[in-house]
Order: sequence, then C-alpha cells, then structure tokens
Amino acid sequence: MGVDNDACNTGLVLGLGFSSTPETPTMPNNQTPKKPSCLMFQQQQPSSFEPSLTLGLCGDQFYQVTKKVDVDKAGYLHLHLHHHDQEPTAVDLYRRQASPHSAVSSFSSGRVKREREVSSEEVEVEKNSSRVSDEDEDGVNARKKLRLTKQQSALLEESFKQHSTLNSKQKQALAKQLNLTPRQVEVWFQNRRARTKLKQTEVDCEFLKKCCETLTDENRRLQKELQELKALKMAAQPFYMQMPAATLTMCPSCERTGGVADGNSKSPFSMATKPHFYNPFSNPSAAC
DNA sequence: CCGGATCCCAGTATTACTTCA
DNA sequence: GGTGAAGTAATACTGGGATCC
Repeated sequence: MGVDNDACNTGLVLGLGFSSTPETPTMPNNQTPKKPSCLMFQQQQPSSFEPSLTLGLCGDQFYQVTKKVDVDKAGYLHLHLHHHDQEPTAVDLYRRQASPHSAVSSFSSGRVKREREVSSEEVEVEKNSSRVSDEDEDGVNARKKLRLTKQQSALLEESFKQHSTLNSKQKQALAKQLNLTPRQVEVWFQNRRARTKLKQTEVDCEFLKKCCETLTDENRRLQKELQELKALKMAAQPFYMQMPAATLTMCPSCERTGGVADGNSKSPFSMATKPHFYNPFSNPSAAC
C-alpha cells in the first residue's frame, strides 16, 4: 500500500483491504474436499466481500483473504462392464481414451461420431441437413466434430446446473439418455466447467477493477482529508499554545496522542515541555 | 511403498460457425 | 449475393497430478 511516511508520522495510516465472510464451500453431490486450489474469493456473494479503506493508527492494518477450496471428486466408482459386440462399446471407447499412457490412447473421434450416428436415429435428420458427408467411406478417417443438438445441449445444461461433476453412474445414465458415449459426456462436462471458470475469472477481473477504482478514489479522498486535518492542526497550534492552562480540557490520553512527550520532536508541540501543563494530576487546576 | 486404474484439470488442437470487408 | 480471411465457440485430445485400491 502506498502510504506516505508523512502520514505515518502523524500516527495515522490508511489501509486498503477486503472484508469477507468466510463460508463453507458448496460441494457438488457426493463430493468432498480433496485439494486446495488457487486463492479465490466468493464472487457469488458480493455483499459478503466488500472493499474497505481504513484510517487508523500505524500498525492497525488488517488484511483478510478468503481461501476457497477447490472441490474434486472422491469415492470413485470403478465400473467394469463386459461386452460381446464386435464393435467397441462406449465404455471401451471411454476406457481407451481415458488412459493416455495406453498404446491405443489416440482413438479417432471420427469413430465416436460414427458410432453415435448409427445409434442415434433421432438426431440423424438434423445432422444430415447441416453437415458434409462422412469421409470415412473412402477410407479417410477424418476427425469430424460432433455438434450437439439443441435438445442434447439443453439436457446437458440442465444436468450441469444440478451438479457440475458426474459420477460414473450419472455419466452412464446421461450418456444413454443422450445417445452419446460416456466419454463425450465427460468431455462436455470438462469443457463446460472450464468455460464456467473462465467466465468467472472474467467477472472477478471486472469486479476487482471496479474495487480498485473505488478504493483509489476513497484513498485519494482520505489522503486529502488527512492533509486538511493536519493543516487545521498546524493552524490551530499558536492559538492553542496561547490559551491559559486553566481553560484547557485535556485528558491524560490526549497527552499521549498529542506527540508532545518527546522533547526532541520538531513539531510545534515540542514547545510545550512544561510537565505541569500536560499532567492534570500534578496540576489541580486542569479541567480533567 | 509401488503400480495400475481412474478421475479431473490445464493447455492445446481441430472443426464448425459467424462476421465482415 | 458470393467469397475468403479472421475471429469465436464448441468439441476432442494430451499430459500430468491426485486419489484409491
């Protein structure tokens, strides 16, 4: 924080910080905290996360940071399915794809698409109207990108709203319902989570920009106010010093915060070195 | 403790679609 | 209106870390 020394010499300091209400991270169903992630704050509840600018004594700065724990999935279900088809099942495709260290890790998504087209009569018409012909017929196993139908996207979105991660059973069920492979469902959810995170990051960025602007303005205002108070204090000094001791109403705490105790101070207060003036207990005529 | 299986994430490639000159 | 380049969104893949068994 850019607090100038001059301000500190007065015993006052400007502090920039955030006050937030720590809250328990919400977990998707069947999930437990697994590993900490990056430092974040709860953007979802701006009311509990307000920027603050404080004016106080030196050393009275408070920073409070909320550490959000990223949630991963625990308690994996290891599903072992047996198949008897000549063509690989969706689970086979998924298992091949999900094991990057396997020798067959690079499995063409064109295969996935073809498998889906065979099994999905419902969306065939729509696809045929918007796509070029499949080149697999002439031996070119070109990678073709699946475009989900509106119905499929809607159902996936609906499912994502309920839980941003899926366990194996949910994935299987959803894949079956959508006529997609579990792998496709999984990839969709991964990408969806990534998009959500990206959006949230952008929102956070905008929010922080506004916070920064607000706090900069507030800082400027308080610095100005501080200067004015200091000027006022300086201007009032001669008059203050000319007043008879009997008319002063200074309490013991004022003596300490006034900064007059140190005799080597360069401030005008150093002129007042008479102990009886600042010690009401040694001077019965003092107002305190 | 080690290794395999599985999960998720970050990064990236690829394809489809849109915009605009 | 047709067209191609550029930009963007969507889908898929890869590699690595974490966790469980």
